Amino acid sequence: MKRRRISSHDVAREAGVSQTTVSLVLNGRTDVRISEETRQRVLDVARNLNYSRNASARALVTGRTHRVELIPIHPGALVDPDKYYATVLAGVTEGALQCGYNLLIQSALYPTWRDMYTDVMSGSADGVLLIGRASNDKLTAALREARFPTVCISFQPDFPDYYSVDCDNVQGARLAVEHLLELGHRRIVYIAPEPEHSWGRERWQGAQAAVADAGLPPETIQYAYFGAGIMVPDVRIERTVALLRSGPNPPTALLYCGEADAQLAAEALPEHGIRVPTDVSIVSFNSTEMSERTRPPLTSVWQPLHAIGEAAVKMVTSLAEGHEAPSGTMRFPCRLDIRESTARAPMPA
Amino acid sequence: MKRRRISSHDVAREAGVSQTTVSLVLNGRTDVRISEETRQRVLDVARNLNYSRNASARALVTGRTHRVELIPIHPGALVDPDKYYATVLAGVTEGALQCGYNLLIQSALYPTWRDMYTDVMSGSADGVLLIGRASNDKLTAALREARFPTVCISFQPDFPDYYSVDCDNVQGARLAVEHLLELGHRRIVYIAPEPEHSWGRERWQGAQAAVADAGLPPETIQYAYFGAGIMVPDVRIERTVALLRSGPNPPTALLYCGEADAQLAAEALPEHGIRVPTDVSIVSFNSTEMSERTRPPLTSVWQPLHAIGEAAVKMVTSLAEGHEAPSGTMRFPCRLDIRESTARAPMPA
DNA sequence: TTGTATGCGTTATCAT
DNA sequence: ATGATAACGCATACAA
Repeated sequence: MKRRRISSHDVAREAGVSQTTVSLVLNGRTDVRISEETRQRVLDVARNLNYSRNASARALVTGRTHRVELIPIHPGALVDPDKYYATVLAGVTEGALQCGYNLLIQSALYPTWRDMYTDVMSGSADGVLLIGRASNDKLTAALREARFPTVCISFQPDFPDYYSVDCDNVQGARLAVEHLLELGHRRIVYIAPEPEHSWGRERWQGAQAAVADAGLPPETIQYAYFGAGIMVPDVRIERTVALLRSGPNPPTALLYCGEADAQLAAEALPEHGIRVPTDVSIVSFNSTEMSERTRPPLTSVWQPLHAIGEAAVKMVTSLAEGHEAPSGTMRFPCRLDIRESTARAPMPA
Repeated sequence: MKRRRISSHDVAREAGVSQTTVSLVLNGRTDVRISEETRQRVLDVARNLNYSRNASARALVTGRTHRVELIPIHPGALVDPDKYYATVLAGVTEGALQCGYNLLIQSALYPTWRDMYTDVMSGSADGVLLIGRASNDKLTAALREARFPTVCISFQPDFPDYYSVDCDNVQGARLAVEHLLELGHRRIVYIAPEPEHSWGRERWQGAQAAVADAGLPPETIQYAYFGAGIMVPDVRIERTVALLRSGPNPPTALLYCGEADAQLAAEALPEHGIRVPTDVSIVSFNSTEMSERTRPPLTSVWQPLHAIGEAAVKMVTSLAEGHEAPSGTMRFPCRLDIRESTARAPMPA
């Protein structure tokens, strides 16, 4: 009663040809000549029998699955209410469609990077897309070592020129700082993320460059790190308040690398008597709906996440197919969305 | 220079055991006793060699991939700005994680349902999740015929009791109509989707039931179908306006099965001199952000899409593992989100 | 407790 | 133009 699946042998027998011929016909191989008559017969029989080539067997022998694996930073990240990853996913989906690949979403929670590595190397997919990991990520390093087709999205691992697609963080931060400088701000604070994020370092670099290019002293922008992201919101706000009240000449503008913290600040600072943007201007990164819906709506550095996702799949499938990618790293220009969280710097007291 | 992948034979040789033993150890089989010493040795060698079992080979021989395939109604639906499918995807992701399955997203555009069918049957996944298809869908029928583990999300195919997870459409529509009746509406129009949608029929049934249960005449609610969804918005609005001006006693409430059309109506009717909700009340289905952000915000029937997605994966993996699912169809109760698009019925002229 | 042999369903090589 | 045969890498029945 066990329904064995139809195999190419069944088709071959029914069509009165060898199994090889069936394979040849179904692969539409033009280098081997098959008589039109046999070809049609095989095709007909295959259709009548509802025959479908076994994907695992094909993958085993060809070494290709026509799948790209996507590894989110944590299971579920792709469907977070935060549209960041979802937008990247949209681009990846679009690109996968164009390249003729399917998407395998890794929805597992492995105890160690090694387990994840083993899973990736098992060959369920021809290439892998890593998203938003630390630049010293072990998994990335191992995959590189193994020369497994890999493309990093939204981060640049510590290997110069290793395959990565991201926005142009330097230019993005530049845009933000230039905007603030134009508004007259001369005491800007860059709120840094965890130091292992490549984009955090790149943005800091861009921010400094903008100041330098404007011929202003380096102290115009200062670096602040409030510790790991898990810290409770209240504490973060307290520190921000302290920062904005420090010294004789306190900062007048805050540049955030994300939206959550920026939103938190924009909405909580007024409760501490600090008005946005009257007393302090705030700029965030990403410019998703979140910035748009903050009160007040945040001026934010937008990045083309869709295009980034699309480019990443194309790069990884190209790698998987053996065409060495022309260039290892791709950077997409950002755009500054000016909203209501930035205004002219207040007069010094 | 061709880097052949490490195989279990390599591990076996290095560890001085047979390939069988390697397989036994790595599968952690407890029914076969392996000396603790060999076990450790095999494990160590495997780790040193960075060995990883080939997924395709395993799938070929075991017949299981531990993957669930997701087939959206069109490529990209899962990442539409409309959060409907995205929310289902969130639930599916969550469920897949819990079941230990990965998600294979079918991002292809096949010319015919047959091609899609062939692809599904190729065994890239152990089961398939179909979303939002027509109730007479050919693909669904073929999959059922082939007894391929399949679960339908957000639709019920024309086979009674075939595996399907959806909200309780009858109850949902009931909720909406009861609300309108309480507000004094006695001329309600149900705007129907294409007739091949099971949920359209179920909601119509629920709407009628609510009227009947209230002891009101059947004419209290009337059925309207404006034709295929591709019709240009302007025409749809025109017809709606005509409807709302028809006869001596025109309708005072509109019940939509989706959000796009409801939003369109809510925002366009005022331009035609019909105020919402003063002149006409509008209720939509789904209650995603879209309803929330419409001007005025729409009263809407919410459905637990996350739970639906989660339940669907669990059902399909259960089927794939041979446990006949306890019950073929699951319905989740809806909730009515009352917002500003509904108000007391206007006094008859 | 461990090893030998076989088959899963394909594609690819080499005959014919 | 087509067919036999050998991999691919693994799991498993059976043998030892």
